[in-house]
Amino acid sequence: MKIKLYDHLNKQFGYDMFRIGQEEVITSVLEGKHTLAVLPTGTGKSLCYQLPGYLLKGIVIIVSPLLSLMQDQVEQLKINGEKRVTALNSFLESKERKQIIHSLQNYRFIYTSPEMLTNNEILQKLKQMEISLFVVDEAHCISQWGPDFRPDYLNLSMIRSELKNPTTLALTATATEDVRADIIKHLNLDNVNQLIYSVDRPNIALVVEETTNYNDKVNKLLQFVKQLQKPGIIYFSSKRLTEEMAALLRNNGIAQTAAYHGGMDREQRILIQQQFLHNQLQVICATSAFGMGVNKENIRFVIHFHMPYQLDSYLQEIGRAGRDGKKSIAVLLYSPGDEFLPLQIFENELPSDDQIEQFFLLNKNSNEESLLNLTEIQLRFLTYYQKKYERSEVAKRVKRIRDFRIQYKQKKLNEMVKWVKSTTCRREGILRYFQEQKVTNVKDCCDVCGVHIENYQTYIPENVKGQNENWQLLLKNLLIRGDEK
DNA sequence: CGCAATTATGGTATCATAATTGCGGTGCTATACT
Repeated sequence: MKIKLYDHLNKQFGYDMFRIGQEEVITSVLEGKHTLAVLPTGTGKSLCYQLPGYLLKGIVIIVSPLLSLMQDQVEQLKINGEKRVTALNSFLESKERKQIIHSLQNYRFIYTSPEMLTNNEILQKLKQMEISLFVVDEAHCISQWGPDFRPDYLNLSMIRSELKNPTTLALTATATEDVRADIIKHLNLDNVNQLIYSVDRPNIALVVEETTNYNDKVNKLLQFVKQLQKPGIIYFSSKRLTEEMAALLRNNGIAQTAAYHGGMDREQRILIQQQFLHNQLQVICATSAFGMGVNKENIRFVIHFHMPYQLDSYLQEIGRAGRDGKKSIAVLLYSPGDEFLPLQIFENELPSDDQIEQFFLLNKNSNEESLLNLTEIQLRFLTYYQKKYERSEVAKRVKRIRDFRIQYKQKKLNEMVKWVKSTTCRREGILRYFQEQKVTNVKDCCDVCGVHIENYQTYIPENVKGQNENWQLLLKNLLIRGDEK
């Protein structure tokens, strides 16, 4: 068996050796065990189902959160000479789609979304196929997005049982015990083989930098970006700020800078990501929309202008640095009150008591929904639970689910803030959160243990101080220009 | 929450200030219609 594995590794993928965890995951899957694998970023998770795909009889279904990820993976497999691969999603024209659905048995790998699988026509068709492996890529999305943002993620257990409980592999780079329990629950798996590897990335120094106010933060950001080795990513919680700050950086001599967020055209987003991957851009100012599936080895820094609402996301985002194993740095800029932005966002995203009550009083066939001024997310949240609980007291139950969800996010945010404000080793703090112990003694560990910042800087020939003085002027000009619009 | 933008107010000009409102993140799919 072992020899066969290495044979295939070499023949299909051209590698001589497995990376950490890969062999264990593949063996587990081939033995028909449901497997939950937490493998650190950059260890080649896709191989964990692609190789078994060649050894098993039947179709491999891969549930992926993003269309762009599916397209990338399909392309990658095609480059490797695999023709029996497709992405079943809304990119397909209806003709194409019909054709593919009609000939599903001809494929070995089918990438798709939870939303597509919820479509009854597609599910019925898949039921007739022999499915050798059901893969959920980026499985933390079940827990992170399922309960509100993308409820179809919660349908996966129903889908799995419709497909007669195929061997399932859930893959992610970060998952605490709670999140793992959530994944297992929503996939309805029993006897799960959990293969958990350390989430620690010793080559990434962890720095939290306190700032006194907004201007001070902008100032510090500018200093860091000027001095740190590039390429790098800066995360913001606002689309508007990604664009404003990208302009500010460009005006300050960091020419190869661009913004990236979910409000941009799809084409524009792809262009920017490609330019970054090919070193035509040095700095990306982004919202959390940027990152999943960005396989760039040499990212040297990740700065957070705003912190995310949970350490899970923080680790995902900083984990994009230093995949080549070389020294990299994560800097989180904090100013007092920063935690109120995420708090506000998730306290308002779900429907209010009034909205819930009124929604369930509506006549389902009328179009009165529009009168409630619901956002798309609120409407989907309500519709999902309307279908799920078709009986009395729905409103009460939905309110309880909403409250529970808000409380959960508040708890997550509190843990994040506690970490930011703590005065003990940052690495230890993160690892404790992931139920791990710090084992290695890391040089340049964190701001608490001490970091030699010069290890992460580029040599700057000009007088930096002189340049720093006119940023305020530039910012002022920028803001004035903004006012005139 | 905290800040910016918009609207309301007062008293009766064409404005200064107060009060209110809005904004702030992640993506799938389906369908109608220029």
